[in-house]
Amino acid sequence: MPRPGKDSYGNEKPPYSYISLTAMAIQSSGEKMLPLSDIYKFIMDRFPFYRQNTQRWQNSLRHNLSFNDCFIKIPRRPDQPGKGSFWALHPMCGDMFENGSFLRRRKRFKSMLRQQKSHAVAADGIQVKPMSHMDAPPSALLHEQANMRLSQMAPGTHAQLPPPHCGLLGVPAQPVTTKHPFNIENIIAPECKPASILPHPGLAPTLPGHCGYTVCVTSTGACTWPVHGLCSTDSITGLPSMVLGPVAHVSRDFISQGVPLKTSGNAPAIPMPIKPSPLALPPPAVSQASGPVVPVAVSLAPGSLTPPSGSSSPAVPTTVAPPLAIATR
DNA sequence: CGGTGTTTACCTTCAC
DNA sequence: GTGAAGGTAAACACCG
Repeated sequence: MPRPGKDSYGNEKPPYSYISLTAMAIQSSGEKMLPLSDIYKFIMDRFPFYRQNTQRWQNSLRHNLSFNDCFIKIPRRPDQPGKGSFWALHPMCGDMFENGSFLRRRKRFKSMLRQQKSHAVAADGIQVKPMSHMDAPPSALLHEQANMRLSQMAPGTHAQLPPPHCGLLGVPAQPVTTKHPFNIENIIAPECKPASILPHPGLAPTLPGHCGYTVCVTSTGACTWPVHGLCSTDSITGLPSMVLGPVAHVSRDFISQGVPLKTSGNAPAIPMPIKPSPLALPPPAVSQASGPVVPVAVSLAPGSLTPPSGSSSPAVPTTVAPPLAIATR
């Protein structure tokens, strides 16, 4: 099975799809995200074939980035001016390739939003879709990642975030474990990766003292991170809103306004909204009309990561964070 | 103005 | 045969 990253194709076209090539490029970066120009560069560096007809394949690649939900767009940090956004892999796309191979995906990755849209909900109710790994709610996966981060930060402890109490259409969130080289753990776990959600309209901004800032993946895929964890029902669509759990390592480094408390050499770009969105911004007050909300967000004060050992209780205090709603395209 | 991002359309290949 | 996945072209909008 050919492995990615081997420059062994000379001028022949490598057997990888643009999605695979892009995923390789993103995966190869320390921050697990790259601007478009760097993705181009990576591909041209590794595969001489792509040093020609650049306009053709770059157009295709851009098409793939926009078209495929497995890629998410992350706005540049204010202090990183430049053209275009960063591109990262969607948290749920880790199990996308058969046996970890980049050659062909097992199936096209679709965000749950798009799935919800495409699987039009019948007038009389809810379509219950069997959930595979790829279908598992992002909250479950991010919860898993958050716990991984917690255990990395507090080795030897049993740091655990409270489980996300939400799942798609009432299906409980379940932990996801994948072993493929190109899986979510390998690719994204060290970082916080958001999913497609939008701030819920009409809700309060991040609570004072809350650990993170809010992930906001717009309808075009732009996002901020890290995430808060909530689950509610979208007041407009009536669909379940997936809101994600925070990732601990970021929460220690950033304050609620999304400003880094400290920076390290490999700190990820801080995603900020490309432009203020009426949805993204602080809003009047917490709405009670948006359905049940199950808070799984975590407030992490620096140094507060010492969980009671052997306890199943949350390692960190939970707070109610503003509910967010999944964006639909 | 050029790079980036989105969308649509059409085609081919492949798996079921 | 059918549908999904992937590739290509093209038009258009946005933005630095």
